[in-house]
Amino acid sequence: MEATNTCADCAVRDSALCASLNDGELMALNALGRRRKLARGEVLAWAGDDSLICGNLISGVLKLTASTPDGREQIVGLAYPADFVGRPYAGQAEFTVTAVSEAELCLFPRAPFERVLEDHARMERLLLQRTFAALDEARARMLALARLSAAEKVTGFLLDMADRATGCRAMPPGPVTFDLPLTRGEMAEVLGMTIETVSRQLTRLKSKGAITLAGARGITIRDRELLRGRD
Amino acid sequence: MEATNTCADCAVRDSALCASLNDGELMALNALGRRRKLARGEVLAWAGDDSLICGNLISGVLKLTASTPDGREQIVGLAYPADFVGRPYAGQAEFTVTAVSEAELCLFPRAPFERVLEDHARMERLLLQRTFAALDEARARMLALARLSAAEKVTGFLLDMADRATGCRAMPPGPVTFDLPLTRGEMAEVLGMTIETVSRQLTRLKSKGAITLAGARGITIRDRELLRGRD
DNA sequence: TCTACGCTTTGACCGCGGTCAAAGCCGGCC
DNA sequence: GGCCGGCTTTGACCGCGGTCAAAGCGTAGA
Repeated sequence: MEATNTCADCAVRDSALCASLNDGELMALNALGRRRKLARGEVLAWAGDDSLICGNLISGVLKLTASTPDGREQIVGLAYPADFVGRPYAGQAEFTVTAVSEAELCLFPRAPFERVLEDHARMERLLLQRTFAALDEARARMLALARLSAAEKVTGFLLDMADRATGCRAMPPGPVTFDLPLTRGEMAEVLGMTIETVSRQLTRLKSKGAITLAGARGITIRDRELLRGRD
Repeated sequence: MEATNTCADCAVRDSALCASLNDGELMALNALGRRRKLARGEVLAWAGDDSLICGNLISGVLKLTASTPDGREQIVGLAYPADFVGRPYAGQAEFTVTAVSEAELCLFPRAPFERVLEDHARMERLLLQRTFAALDEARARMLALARLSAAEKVTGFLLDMADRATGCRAMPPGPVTFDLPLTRGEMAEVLGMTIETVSRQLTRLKSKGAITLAGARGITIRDRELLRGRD
């Protein structure tokens, strides 16, 4: 049990920010961090609360949500294993972080983590690069949210999920089967639409023969060209 | 003329990234940089081109636009004086950068600038903080694009612009008059709507008495409460 | 001062996607 | 195995905001 709490056997040791540290440095960071498990739906941090923690996601999927005062919500980011979570250098968190599946994290108190950052230029540079990448992604999704039709949003989302499910490689030409990590409602929250429209679009793609659905989560991309087809 | 090309009298010397450098370091950076003036509508960098330059905006306003293959466009970011522009650590630029007004920049070739960043931890940290702030802003705008009504988008935008025009301070309670830096078309590109809808919303706010319009650019926020009013 | 061009406003119309409602499906738990 | 609750699907309807079209303005340049 204790053994699973060290960096040595950490599943994301070589892909998270920590990859920039040698074993000695990792020891020091390890002393600072603690593991935390989140159940599905559990909230890690609320928007508006003090930004007290940050860390690396080890397993599971998290969502970052923004909301209006009257309760409308939008998922503004998803975090996957090895992703960095949190907001260094901020007083308050701007977004709520919630577990979309059971998840495990390696968390650090924000202030000492910032100090580690100062002492480890390579780690800070890696974080800068990741933050730039996240910014590019957020901006690309601004285009999608504002200008794509419901059909385009859903097909784009499915293609993205398939990319991730197949290890982010160029997808093989054949059919791809995987489980969606999100419910219909969460897909709607990501895409800026309603549950009903997401469902209708999926039904349309299914009857077109581009995909097949298996239960609430399972999906097979049958024909990528058909999926992309503008009709 | 030459004199205006040095950092000593730079208008954003103390508010841009350079504020983290002492005079000596600034000299070195100065040797790397060159000034460039952009006319209204001129493009600094095209999406898809190699990411070759970055720099600081000295005066004017720039827009960052994303577009779909079939030509739909969305402004995903605006840059104001002292803002950093460009994308270090990226091979290709993801977005097109265009001058919205006449603008002046201090530009650096990307590769040597990255090396300066490596040698100046404080500047790198400042850039990290700015990038986090930009990410927060982009995500907040994702909520707005996806979930706000046309009326809410326009009033929010006007309030943002008024904040900026009055020096980002808490606005005085009285009326505020200023010039919008964007055309109706650009406002529509920012808000993810059409020119016509932007115009109709402004007309509605005018007839409600919340604002007055003077020419294409001039605007007065008369009654902030009325402006915010949900009706 | 007049002209011309580009931006803005206004109007009429329509379709996409949201809303409201109800039925269906599936998985978990007793 | 059966029941229950939550997620999903489907249907009917409607309104917001987009589209297409034309008229108004304002500014710049001759």
